[in-house]
Order: sequence, then structure tokens, then C-alpha cells
Amino acid sequence: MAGQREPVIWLRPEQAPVGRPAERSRAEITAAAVELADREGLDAVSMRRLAAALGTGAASLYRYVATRDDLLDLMIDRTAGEYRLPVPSGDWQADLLEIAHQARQIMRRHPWLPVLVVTRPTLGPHGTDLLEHLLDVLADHPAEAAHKLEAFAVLNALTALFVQNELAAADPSAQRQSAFLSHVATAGTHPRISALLADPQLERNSRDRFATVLTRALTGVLG
Amino acid sequence: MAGQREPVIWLRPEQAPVGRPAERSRAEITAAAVELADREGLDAVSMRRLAAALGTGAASLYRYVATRDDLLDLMIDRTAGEYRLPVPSGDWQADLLEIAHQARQIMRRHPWLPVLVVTRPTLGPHGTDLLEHLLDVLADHPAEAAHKLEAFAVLNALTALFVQNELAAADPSAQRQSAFLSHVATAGTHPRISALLADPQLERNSRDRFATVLTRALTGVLG
DNA sequence: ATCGTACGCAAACACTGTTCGCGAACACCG
DNA sequence: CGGTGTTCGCGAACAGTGTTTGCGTACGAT
Repeated sequence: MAGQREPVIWLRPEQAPVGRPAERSRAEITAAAVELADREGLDAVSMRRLAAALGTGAASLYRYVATRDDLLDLMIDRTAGEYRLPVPSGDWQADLLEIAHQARQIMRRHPWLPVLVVTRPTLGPHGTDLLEHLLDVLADHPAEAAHKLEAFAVLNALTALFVQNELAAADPSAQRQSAFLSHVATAGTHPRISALLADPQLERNSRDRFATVLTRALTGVLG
Repeated sequence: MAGQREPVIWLRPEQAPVGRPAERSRAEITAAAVELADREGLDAVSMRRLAAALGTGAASLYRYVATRDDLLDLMIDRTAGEYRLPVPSGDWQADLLEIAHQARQIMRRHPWLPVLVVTRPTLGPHGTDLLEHLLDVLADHPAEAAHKLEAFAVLNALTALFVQNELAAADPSAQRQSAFLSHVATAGTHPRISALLADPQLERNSRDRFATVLTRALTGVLG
């Protein structure tokens, strides 16, 4: 039994205690990566392009990060640091909604975040701070501990889903996805879909829907 | 206004009416891709490896598919064809749960599916069949049409989330993710997390939780 | 001043998705 | 039966990708 080979990045020391000191820091590199992703999308964050943005060589990044996935983890946790966590008010529904509201804002600020959140659920230092805060909000709630964890996951996932839809609706390149739906509607098969697309009121006051859907889903999870 | 350049793959003819006939079909290629992904993971589905599995050249695949993303869409819709859709029973809760149950089985059969589902929501021919079925199940439900669409999205996303957690729990390589959580717990900060990990009953009878959480979330979405 | 160590990084490796160009194969048509 | 028009199969090449290796360099401590 060899055990796990390398611990997660948060448990690895950032700088060696001896030898030539590093010229940069993980935080610095993470900030540059986030900014690059914000500006040109997640695919633009390649080791070479990121290194170029930092004015260094690609191989140098591997002194700070074992792999590109580590870099993504750092980026995720950095955004988790953007939460402003107030003291619990006593109204856990309102407090959870406040968290979700901030999550939505953060994800809208970083359009690459929703995909990463649902793809690789990562808990770094800031992520654990957030989880601690959520558990604090739910301290007096009678639900089991496991259910509170589920609520955390559901809150993140549903928020990511919502923001992804919001962003896709704004991006015209993804709108041709619905071309096939209209095609199906006019084809005559699938009468329910035809009726649905004919429905004149398909607007979305997404702000309110977000709050109500999430609240109900969370109360469901928490029993 | 140039409009969208290329329509979605479902609206492009599979074979040209004239010229040399193709030696393969989209279905054949899709089947090989799914089998390869089942066996060796989604990353193994590269154009070259897939072509090799089919006994052909990589460039040949581009006669059937404009891009690799098209291939992923085909794979997604192929799994949507694995549903067995019974006639609605009149109990919409039970019928939705049946759909979710099948979704979970399908995603467990194809471990690469959850990520794809939450990453690129795609509706192909089989996907629209499934949506039509869901709308049929909810035909007598008084909710707005938009809310039924939300229910569809939430059902898919939450199922994917659950299966992803199930698979991660079974895979020992992802278990070192929680090493940091234990580290935080023993560190003394974050007392709620410490208490949570000390809680002796953190098992998950995931089957039941899946049903109850999903039911409650869906009833929440549908109002 | 020397030593030990970690850092910065050019170059190389093994890939990836995608495009180009061309020969071969077929269906049709006169 | 012999063109002819069109598509198909695909080797080769292009522009990237993440990552490893090796080595000169810069620093802190002795």
C-alpha cells in the first residue's frame, strides 16, 4: 500500500526554506490566471500564455504548481475569497440566499467559474471558510450534518446552472442550439414541445426565479 | 447580418446524395466513441485514437463530424436514447422519479456523462424525445411552461451531481481531496467543520437521499 | 569564499484538434 | 461503355498543448 502519492496543493509548502528565493508567489500567478481567464476565456489560460503574461517562461510555472489542474484549483479558491461573509442573522433562509446571491455575482464576474465549479468541486482555504460560514448559518437547524453538506453542494451547483443559462442566453453563438428545437417544433412530432415554443410568455425574470427555485430546493434538501 | 455560420449537427445531412458513398455512419462512429469513453475515459476519445479504434485515419472522421465537440454532442444524445419511456401513469411525481432513476443508471453506465451533461447541455433527437416525455408527464400540471423547462434542467443537473459524487466516493484517487478537510478540522479554526467530521454518522444511503432530495427540489421548482 | 540548494527556463517529447491536397471510388448520364 | 462530377479516405503538415529534463544561475547559510 503506497498511499496517495502527492497531497493536495493546499498542503504543500509554497516556498522551500532554503535555496534561491522564488521571484513570484502562488497568489501572484493565480491572480494573473484569473485575470487572463476573465479577459479571454479559460482556454486562453495555457501554461505558455500565462507565463508570457507574467513575463516568464512556461517551465517556471511548475515551480509553483505541480500541474495545470492545480492552477485551476487555485483559481477556484481565489474566487471563493471574494465572498463577504456577514455574521448570521438568525434567519437561515435569508442568510443562505445572501450566500447564493453573492455566488451568482461572483460567477457572473468570472464566466469560466460555473463550468469549473460543477466539473471539479474543490475546497481550498477560502472554500472551507465559506463552508464554515454556511454551517454557522445552519447551526440551529435540526437537519443532519450530511444534509447540510448536500445543501452546500446543491447551492453551488444550482447557482452555477443558473448563471450558465444566463450567460448562454446572452451569447448569440449558443443561440443556434435552439434552432434544432424550433425545427422539432415545426416538424409536427413532439406536440408538447411545439405548444411550449408557441407559448408567448417565455420570458424569464431570472432574478426572482433564481431566489424562489433555490430556496425551495434548499428547504427540500434540509427536510 | 451573416447569421449563424453552421447549423447544429442534427440539421446537417449525414451523407451527400451524390459521389462516393461513405464507408461508415455517424451512428457507428458514435457507438465506437461511447465504448472507448466507457472503457478508458473521455480523454481517451481523441480523433486519432477513435479513428484507430475504427480502423481508419484521423482526418476521415471529419467527413462525419465538423469538430470534436460535434462528436461529444452525438455521444450525449446517444445516451439519451437509452431511456425506456413508459406512458405517463397520472402520478407525475412517480413518473419524474422514474426518469431520474433511469438517468442515474445511464450516468453510472457512462461515467463520463455527468461532466458532459452539466458542461454542455445539448438536446438532440433523443433528448427532445425525453423532453417531450417529461412535458407529457407534466401535461396536467398547472405550472408555467418555463418552470417545466427548469424542472427538466434541474433534474438533469442534480442527477449528474449525485452520480458524480457517487463515482468520486468510489474512486480512491479523489479521496485525497478530503485530506485537506481533515487538516482544517484538526487545525482548530473552523469549529463547525471539526464537529461535522467528528460526527460518527456520516454514511450515505445515497439511493434514498437521491429520491427525496430530487423530489423536493422538483416540487419546489414546479411551485 | 565556499557550499548546498532551489530557481528560471530553453529545448525537447508526446500528444492534441484541425486543414490541405490528392488519389481513389462510386453514381449517373450520354 | 466511357466519361464526368462529386464525395470519400487519409498521409502529411500546422499550430498549438501539458509536462520533463538538464543546466546555468542566484541566493542564504556556514
